[in-house]
Amino acid sequence: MAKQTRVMIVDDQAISRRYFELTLRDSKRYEVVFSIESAFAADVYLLKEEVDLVLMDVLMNDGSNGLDAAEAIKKNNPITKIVVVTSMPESSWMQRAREIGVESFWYKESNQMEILEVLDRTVAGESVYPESAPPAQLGKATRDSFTDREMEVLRELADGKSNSEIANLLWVSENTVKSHVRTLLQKTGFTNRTELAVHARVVGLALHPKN
Amino acid sequence: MAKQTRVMIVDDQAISRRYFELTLRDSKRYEVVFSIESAFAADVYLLKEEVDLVLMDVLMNDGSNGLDAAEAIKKNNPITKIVVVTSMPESSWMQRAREIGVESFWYKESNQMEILEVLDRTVAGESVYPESAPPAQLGKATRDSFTDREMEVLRELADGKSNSEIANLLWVSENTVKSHVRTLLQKTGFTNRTELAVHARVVGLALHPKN
DNA sequence: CAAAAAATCATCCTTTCGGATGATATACAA
DNA sequence: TTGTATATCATCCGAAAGGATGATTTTTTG
Repeated sequence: MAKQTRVMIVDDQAISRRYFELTLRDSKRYEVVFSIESAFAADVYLLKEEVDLVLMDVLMNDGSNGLDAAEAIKKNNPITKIVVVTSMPESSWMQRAREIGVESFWYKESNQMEILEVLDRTVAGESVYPESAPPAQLGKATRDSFTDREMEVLRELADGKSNSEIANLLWVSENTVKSHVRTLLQKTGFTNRTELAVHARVVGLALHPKN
Repeated sequence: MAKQTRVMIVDDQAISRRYFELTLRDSKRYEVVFSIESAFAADVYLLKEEVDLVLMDVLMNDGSNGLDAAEAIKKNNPITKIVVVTSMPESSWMQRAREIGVESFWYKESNQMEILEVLDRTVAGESVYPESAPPAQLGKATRDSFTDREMEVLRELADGKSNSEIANLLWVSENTVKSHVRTLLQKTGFTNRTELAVHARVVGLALHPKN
């Protein structure tokens, strides 16, 4: 028999963990070496045992976040493949997963066959994302429409900061911030910063990359 | 044997539904008459069969919402008891559940014994909520700190509306709106409306009652 | 390298927001 | 009945935000 793929499962819901464990075990192709309920120390486990693939939920109710954990893992173990699953597929999460280098992103509710197919294809070197990943949209604009600096300004603005506060944070003049804010308003089509802030949060464009 | 309690389960996750079904069946005290994956038509099912208790998840990924469904159910079937469960206990949801008249609110991750205890106590006429339901807080203030009118203004403000827009919507002068906004800022301790809007959304105080 | 895009800053001007203060009318409770 | 809270509106003022326009300097990219 071919070598089994060694898997770590990270999910705060015991039911889901059991479901995944059974699904993988049944297939004979996978061996579950860890099954943990928080993403906080996820990357530490990887030091103890060799893990080929991590199956990870996005939202843990202890506040830990599968995408943050994935980022940490990718930093030290770029070879380890990661499959992120979620019950609430938000385009912004997929986007962030892509940026981090997460191999695959799929729906948690999928049946056993579908889950296994995603894992198999990932092990085979594919990257599996839902085709119809709608781009996170903000008013008339897409995330891609914004420059890095504009995103930085947007994130602070979406915390309710004033122009002068943002200027201090980013070490630029208030005029520069106003300039960026104006561009953001133009690109999105909104008419005031509050609208911008609220919508940025709704579509998940307000998340600070470091968190 | 005493009459079994007839239960309807509403949860979009097949895994959870199976888990609940097994848990209830094992106890012998409950009979699952419906087990459905969306809250959209939940109240319709109640017409077909007699249901004593509804066990309902809050967030469905088809966009339906357990609390909205609970409200609809309570309107036509006030005798039917409702237990809402969620993986992400947000104080604002508990608050809304209380307002709607949902009997009990508990964590979805609970083990079988705990779930059954909540159901048993609910059937016995108790109302079970997590003791430590922290009140939705906005800055320095609690929801109770706001008057009805202030909440109306807050909800519009949290959509990104300007003072004049809110004035038109609520049929008052802009001066009046400014007055309310000033009070809101004072009560919360925030310094600008964007902060207010963002935090109102985070703690779920921005939800329009009709939805 | 040359062109294009991004980031920086400025000035001028108008609108909106937010703070201070006070007035009036109404409803509710002690 | 007499406060107390709420809702309404006003005026005055300074601060912040937003629109228009243009300039300079990096950075990126073909």
